[in-house]
Amino acid sequence: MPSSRVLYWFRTDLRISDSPALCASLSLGDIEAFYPVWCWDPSYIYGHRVGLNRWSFLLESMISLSSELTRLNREQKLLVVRSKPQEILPVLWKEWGITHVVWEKDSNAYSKIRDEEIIRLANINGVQVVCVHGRHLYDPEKVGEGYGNKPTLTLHAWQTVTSKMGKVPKPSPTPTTLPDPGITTLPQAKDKFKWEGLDMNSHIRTGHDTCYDHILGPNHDFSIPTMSQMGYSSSTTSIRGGTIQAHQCLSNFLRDPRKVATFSKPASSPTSLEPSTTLLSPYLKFGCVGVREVWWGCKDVIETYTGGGITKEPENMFGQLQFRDMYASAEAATRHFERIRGNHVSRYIDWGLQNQYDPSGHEILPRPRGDLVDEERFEAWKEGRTGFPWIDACMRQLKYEGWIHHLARHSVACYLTRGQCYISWERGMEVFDEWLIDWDPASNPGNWMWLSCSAFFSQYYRVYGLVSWPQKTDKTGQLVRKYCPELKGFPDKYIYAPHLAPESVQRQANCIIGIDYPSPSLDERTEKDRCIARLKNAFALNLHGDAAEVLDGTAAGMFRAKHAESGVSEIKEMSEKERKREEGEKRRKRSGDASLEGFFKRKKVDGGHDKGKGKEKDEEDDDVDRDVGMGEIVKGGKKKKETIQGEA
DNA sequence: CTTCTGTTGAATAG
DNA sequence: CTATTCAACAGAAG
Repeated sequence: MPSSRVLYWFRTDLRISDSPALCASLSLGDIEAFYPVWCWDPSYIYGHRVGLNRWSFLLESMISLSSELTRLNREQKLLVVRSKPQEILPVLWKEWGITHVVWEKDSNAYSKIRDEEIIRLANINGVQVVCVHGRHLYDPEKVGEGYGNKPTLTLHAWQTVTSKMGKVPKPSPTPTTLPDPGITTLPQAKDKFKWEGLDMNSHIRTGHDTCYDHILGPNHDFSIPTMSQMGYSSSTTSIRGGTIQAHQCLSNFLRDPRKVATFSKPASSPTSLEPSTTLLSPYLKFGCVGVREVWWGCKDVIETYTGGGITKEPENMFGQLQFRDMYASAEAATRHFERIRGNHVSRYIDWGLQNQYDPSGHEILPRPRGDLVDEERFEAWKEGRTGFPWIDACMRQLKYEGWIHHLARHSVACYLTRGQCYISWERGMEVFDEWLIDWDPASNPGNWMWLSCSAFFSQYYRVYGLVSWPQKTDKTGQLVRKYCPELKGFPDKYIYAPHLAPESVQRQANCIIGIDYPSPSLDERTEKDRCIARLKNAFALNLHGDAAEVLDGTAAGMFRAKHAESGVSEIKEMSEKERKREEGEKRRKRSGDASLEGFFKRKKVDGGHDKGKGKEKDEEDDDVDRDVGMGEIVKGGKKKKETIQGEA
């Protein structure tokens, strides 16, 4: 048997545990030299907007992986080369006499194109490619094949296909040794790589990027880049990368069998200061932990649980992992999954601030300024200054921590798209791409399509309340008080709607709305009504991203006509007084008794009810305040704002 | 064709 | 705390 010289290319799998690809590479037999390589690819470094938190998480995970490799063999470490894989890998193959190149399969569109090129180059160079699936429960491409090459648009569809593909494999064994590396000199390598394209991260760079000064790093030793070498200041997140942290995180969760057995995602709280979920997603994203370790870890622990309340798919832990797979399978089977145009899966809706394309319809152009109202709403959303504390707190937490609860993502995504702002999910997706540590090329577009009712989900009349919804899990507004500290003096009653607080309350809170914290950038109810009406029209037109009308540009006109016909633009802002009256009428109508007697009867029941469950005496007063004073608060608030501004 | 289901809405009745 | 209504969607199953 001829000996082999193996180059293991790390990309999506910064771990040595549960790695089918790594196991495959080590079983090649008679390994003369083993090279664990990371390509510091400038098209990723410069071509994607990535925030500081994800950069630091990546670097920490690389350091962690490298020390794991060293633990297995003192001569080993992660070899970082600063160049495009398409250019440097053939050089490494030649210089190091590589016979096999091995990597974990990545089915997402961007990686697929790159990897096909590497496979082509390997064939030319006589290097054998070993590409092993291991990132998901089931190979997304195989799932697609099992579903007629269609995307899995429901979890049920995914489950049906995979039920015929056997059980989820057990985690692959963690290697206990590694072969030695061979010589690592590179006489032929260029000294310096020059990036010619646009640097999409210049806005967060405070210094010069020196990473590419030498292909092997500043000391010519394949070192892992640092934040300062990239010209970045340090990150703000408290989430630390690495396989050690990943496994600590997993075993923390598995320590409590009851927690694992009764885990229910929809029931977890998006408002709590400490994450109410496992926080495993960043580690899964970078492959610091294997998905089968999580799957079987949970399975095994649940075996030991004897109590009740065991949750099932889809809301349990297994359902969460299955959704991740479902999105990956859908992405692998869909062209242009990450955008609207050309995407068969995504419903076409005439959102504001959509992607712009060159005449050929392929290249996304730098976005020109759109409608000014849309632009302002988008910027306010991104910067956490919408005037709705719940949205602002979430967006500020997202930027600061690189993570927010899954349901908080729902809430801010709904607000930006179909809930209030009517702005393209492409814009929101980009912001998540930049700021989320756990950003995933399938889950994120998938979830944005879900929340915007573009695919996977369609009940557009279910809109998350900006005040009522966070109140369900936290009446006290902890998260708002932490991330919008200017509001922390407000009483619970107004914490999610400080613009409704009387001037005296605002003064006491030391925060004047419109000065110290923005007034709401829109009317929640009016925009919600308008959005629902427009979504209704969009569903009636039933166009998708790959429709001829979308590609030839006639879709916009169809929407304009439809909106005009249905009177969408007629929806006007209703004053609080009118709204109250309307609600009262509705209530009477529903009770089937339009008389005053019926009205009073109902009121009495309401009052008694409140007394029954009310634990605080304030609560009753609150209701009285609302009934009597809301209209005045709003109107007065607007007027008084002027007075205050005049004074200030 | 009809019926059922769909991880995670809000408001209200009991 | 749980069930129902609100006004009504797509996709899959039958």
